[in-house]
Amino acid sequence: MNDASLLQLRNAISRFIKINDADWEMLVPCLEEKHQPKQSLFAQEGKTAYDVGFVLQGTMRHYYTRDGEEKTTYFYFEGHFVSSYISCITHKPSELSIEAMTDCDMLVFPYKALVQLYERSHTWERFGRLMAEYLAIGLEERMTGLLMLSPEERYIQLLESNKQKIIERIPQHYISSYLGITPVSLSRIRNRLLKK
Amino acid sequence: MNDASLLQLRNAISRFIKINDADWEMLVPCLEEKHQPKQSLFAQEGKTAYDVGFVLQGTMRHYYTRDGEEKTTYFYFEGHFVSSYISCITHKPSELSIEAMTDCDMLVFPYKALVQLYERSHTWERFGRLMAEYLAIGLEERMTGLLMLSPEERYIQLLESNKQKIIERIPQHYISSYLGITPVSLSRIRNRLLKK
DNA sequence: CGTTCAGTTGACTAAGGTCAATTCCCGTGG
DNA sequence: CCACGGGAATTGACCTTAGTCAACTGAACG
Repeated sequence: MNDASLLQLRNAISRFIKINDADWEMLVPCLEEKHQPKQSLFAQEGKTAYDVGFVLQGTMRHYYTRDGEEKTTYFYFEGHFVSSYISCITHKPSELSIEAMTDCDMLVFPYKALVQLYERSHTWERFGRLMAEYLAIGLEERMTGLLMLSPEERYIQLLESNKQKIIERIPQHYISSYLGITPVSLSRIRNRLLKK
Repeated sequence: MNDASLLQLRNAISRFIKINDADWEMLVPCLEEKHQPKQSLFAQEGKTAYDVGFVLQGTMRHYYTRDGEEKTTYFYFEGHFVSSYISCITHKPSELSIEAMTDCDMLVFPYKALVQLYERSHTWERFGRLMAEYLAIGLEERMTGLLMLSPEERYIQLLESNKQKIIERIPQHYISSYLGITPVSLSRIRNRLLKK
């Protein structure tokens, strides 16, 4: 196992909570390195998800399918955890798919292992709480944006947010989906903004 | 302190996690009964929130204000926890207000007390994790509905959901806000559906 | 009875969706 | 080095639907 990869993961965890070596060593044996080729799926609609991933390098997206159309609702970059979270928690088939948009390097561990950490260690349990809270805060922000802002305002908000990676590295037709509009509309909005 | 109220709270907690008497007794001293008169605010935009509430009886809503317009994005009924969660977690001024839509009976405890429970007890920490996960799952569902469904579809989904209390007890102009549309549009949608 | 406020309805506007044609960009192979 | 192919993005024409503004109805309450 690559030391730099482990360090990268440990750093990401540290952003939520300080963990000591003993706690860290509980996780390490569960980790596996995995290469996720471009366009391959980390999770698939209809299949129950069992794994949690950590992106070392690359870009991923998650999307729902409806009437044969893919709606991309989230992006993941290096340093992010990725998983069909709800499927793992509920043990039900995933309603979303997660795809590698580029070749990705990941660390992967079973969700089950995480649950065991929760049981064995108060620290890990706390990590789980903080992760879920972080997720909830992000979702709340996203949702209020959808309820209160127009598509144009949402795009401007995205431009001015700290999510620069999305603007820089994600093709426009995925961004439009993320904003809840069509690629055509996003193109027009950009055009409108240029003229201002 | 009313025994029935305490039981109601303990039951609500039990839906997330079994807690023993010792854990329960850690919380009880922190609780206060509170009457929240109709139209009074439990949390106010611009003010940092410190308390978590539990609705024993009544209906509450939380809303954001924008251009002088109130946008209601959530409702709370008896048996629900209510709080300007994000404000408590981040210690920043609340961006939303929480109002009693009817006279409400509540149990209230300081968020700080909850944090102390988290520190002192693995079980309470787990409760916190499960709460946050529950919250995240709800928000994710809500968000994908906003991204993928039309207003009309969202209204139908609400009708067919297990959120009957919203349909039965919430005035229509708040429901429209919850769905992300104007009261006028909701009225038209209802009219359209009648004719089908 | 008036007053008030929620809900409905009508006329009109604005903005995003749809469909199709065109342009742009980039990688590939001759 | 250039020609070609394919997908992304833009643009135009037209449609659909929600927003806006205002008038009206109806129920609740004093």
